[in-house]
Amino acid sequence: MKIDKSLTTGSTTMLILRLLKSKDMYGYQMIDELEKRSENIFTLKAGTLYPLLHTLESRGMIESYDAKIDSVRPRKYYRITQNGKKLLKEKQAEWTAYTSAVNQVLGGMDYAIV
Amino acid sequence: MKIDKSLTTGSTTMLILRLLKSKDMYGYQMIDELEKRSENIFTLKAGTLYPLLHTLESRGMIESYDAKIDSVRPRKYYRITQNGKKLLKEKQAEWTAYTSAVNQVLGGMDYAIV
DNA sequence: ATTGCAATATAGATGACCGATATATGTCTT
DNA sequence: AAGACATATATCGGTCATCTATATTGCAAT
Repeated sequence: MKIDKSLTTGSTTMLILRLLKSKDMYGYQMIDELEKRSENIFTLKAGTLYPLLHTLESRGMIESYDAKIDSVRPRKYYRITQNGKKLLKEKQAEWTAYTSAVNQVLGGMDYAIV
Repeated sequence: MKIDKSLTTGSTTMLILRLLKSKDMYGYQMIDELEKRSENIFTLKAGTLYPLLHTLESRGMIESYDAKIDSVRPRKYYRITQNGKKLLKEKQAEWTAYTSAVNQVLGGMDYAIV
């Protein structure tokens, strides 16, 4: 199924942080991982990801380092910071509140409205 | 809790259609209803709603009629059409797919990755 | 060496939503 | 009955996240 891209607005940052919470990754890898784990729902574009990574880094949410050992190609790995973990928690709380609000509107309206 | 507005992008149309599936409503009423049913998560602005209603009407998803009987103030009621109901179904399917994809990324990543 | 993919990068366009503002009408207060 | 206030609809300019398109570099395979 193709998802209207406007639906996904705003959740990208959260998903990136969540990926990095599991392990350090480089940009291209995040795109692949997201696509795999979401079963092709999220097809994040490079043009979206890299500016986002730079913004997150400048805000101190993630840090980057170059991978020299055993790397095939020059890669820039990213690691989540303490602030990043804090931000992730906030975003997840927002996400939960938001989805349950939507589901409440979608679901509970035809009967027994108080 | 205050929700980052960018998170809500794209779901507004779906929620409006869902409201109208329950009963005919006028603009201002939708704002109130949404706010009530979502427990203040959705505070839809008039500047957002009215252009959206006009777009939906021009696309044949909803129809409007003026309320003359027993109305206190001039009101424009909206009614969902067959096409609108079809669109709502599609949007809801998208919503379900999207949220489960996000939850999958959020939840199932640290253990037992297949 | 040259084609091709991996990987990073940036600029311009798009589209949804908000803030500000406008206007008209009905209600409440004094 | 006058003024303040809430209801109700409407439009415009701006913001922000994301996409499209494009560019560049390094390594691999032929």
